[in-house]
Amino acid sequence: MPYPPTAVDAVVEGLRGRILSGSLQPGTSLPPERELASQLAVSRATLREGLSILSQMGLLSIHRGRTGGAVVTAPPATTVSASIALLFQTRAVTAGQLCEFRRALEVEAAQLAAVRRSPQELKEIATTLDAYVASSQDTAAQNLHGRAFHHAVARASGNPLLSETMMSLNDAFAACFHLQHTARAPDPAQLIRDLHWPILNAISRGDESDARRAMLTHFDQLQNALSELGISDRAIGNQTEGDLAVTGDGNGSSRCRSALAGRG
Amino acid sequence: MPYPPTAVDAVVEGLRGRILSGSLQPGTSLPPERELASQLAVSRATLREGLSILSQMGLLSIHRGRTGGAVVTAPPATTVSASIALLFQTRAVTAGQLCEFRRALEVEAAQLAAVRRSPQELKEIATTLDAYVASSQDTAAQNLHGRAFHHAVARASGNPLLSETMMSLNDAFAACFHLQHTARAPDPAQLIRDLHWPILNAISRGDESDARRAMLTHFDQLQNALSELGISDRAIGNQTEGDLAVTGDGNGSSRCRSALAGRG
DNA sequence: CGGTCACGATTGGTCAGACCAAAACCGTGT
DNA sequence: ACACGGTTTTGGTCTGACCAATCGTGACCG
Repeated sequence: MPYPPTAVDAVVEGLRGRILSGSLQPGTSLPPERELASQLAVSRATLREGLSILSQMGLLSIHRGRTGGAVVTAPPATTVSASIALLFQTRAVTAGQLCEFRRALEVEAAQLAAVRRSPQELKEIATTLDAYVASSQDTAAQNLHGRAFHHAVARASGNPLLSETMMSLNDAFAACFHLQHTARAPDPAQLIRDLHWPILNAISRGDESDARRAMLTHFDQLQNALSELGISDRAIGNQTEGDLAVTGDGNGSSRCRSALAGRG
Repeated sequence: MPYPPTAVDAVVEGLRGRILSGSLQPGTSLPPERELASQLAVSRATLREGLSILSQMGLLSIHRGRTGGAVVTAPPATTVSASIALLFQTRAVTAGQLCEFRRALEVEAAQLAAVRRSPQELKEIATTLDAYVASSQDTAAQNLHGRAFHHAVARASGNPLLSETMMSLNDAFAACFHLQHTARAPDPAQLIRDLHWPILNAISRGDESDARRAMLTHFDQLQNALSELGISDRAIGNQTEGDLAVTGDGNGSSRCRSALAGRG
């Protein structure tokens, strides 16, 4: 890909390498743009393009003003969910594939949690289920607590890489399906008894294989639901921006859209 | 964060919205930068920053030359694996955790491959094993073909999200432990007979549970090797080799770092 | 003495115009 | 027909300037 090596790529790769290698640790401030551009022997415009990309990757946080500047940051897990959501929206990945990916991670996480969970973590998992039960009416809250349950199980796995990636996937999954298919659960109480409680029970007993089996059952049910809805093989690509606001701001969007519409 | 809405954000959001909404479909070419900048009422530098970001997101493919320009593209799955890789590169992830993550994905991939593999894909898996056998002397080539085997299995799973992410992780894994323990395999032929061949065999027979079990055995062996080497709990340090190649000397690097010390 | 507010310094954000380099087009010459 | 070199289009980079946000500072006043 870098057949014609560009200066901005060099800037990005250079800074990225320094950040990832620990030479530039999170929290440290970069020099002002003019100074850094001079140090790297590139123009400020070129440097800015690179900083923009790094900022978009979540490696830098840039602020204006006197004490502003670029600060090295640890990229949030949201960057993963953002890119997955992007894939989803462009129809490169189907709902079934994403669900499969989730299943691989979550089943493993449940199995690990059965062995490693601390009493505290076990308690947290149980708490999320209580909250789930309490919100039997509100489908939105129900969805939220369902994800909290998965998150608690993931954290109990003791593998942050696993849990953070999982959460990113769940966020992307939830963002893509948002509120449209909320009412697929006939009876939340029964759902918990049949699907969630066995997971908690197995993890509580420290039974690896049962934990795995229980989580597998949960995902079988989820995948069946996707199939019945007919959305398993088709990603929800073209929605309006408002629905897929994964990044959270539709602010500048409308402004620019109107600007684009005027000229066409 | 974007309290002051910036023009480049407006450009990114605007074009992103147009692409995701289907108004700009993959394959369509954007106007030349000068013209598009004029249409959006921004300067070319600002537009270029936006195009850079969109290109980095995988939504645009930019080429130089007379027939060059920005072409709308569907983002490849590699963007997801890249962000996941970025996630674990910036977190303190141990070799054991990474291996666990790989196991979750690869075991699932093997199981899926047993059901979905085409004859062609099966043949490709077998080919990689042949190459593995043929390179019994060269440890580097052996490593390479070992990864090719895993790649082939992953692709046979029929889930690009799964396979792409797996490959990204494998590359990172291999890069991290490249030099240290090349000679941990006593007898490659026996290794293949005990670990790899059962995987191929199970996938060939379409036996899901056997494929899963065989891949699990493979990873158990790998994790045991990591434990014996005592590097299972060691954090993955990223040794990015290529330093900033703009100035041509490492002088600016140290200057920058010393300049950074004063701030923060 | 302490709080408030305006000024100014610092820094990112944007703009304008120019030139360089890559790459495909096209006409010329053999 | 074919190779080749100029032409043209387009992205890549540089320079220098100005705008705007933000915070530090110190004068001013209660």
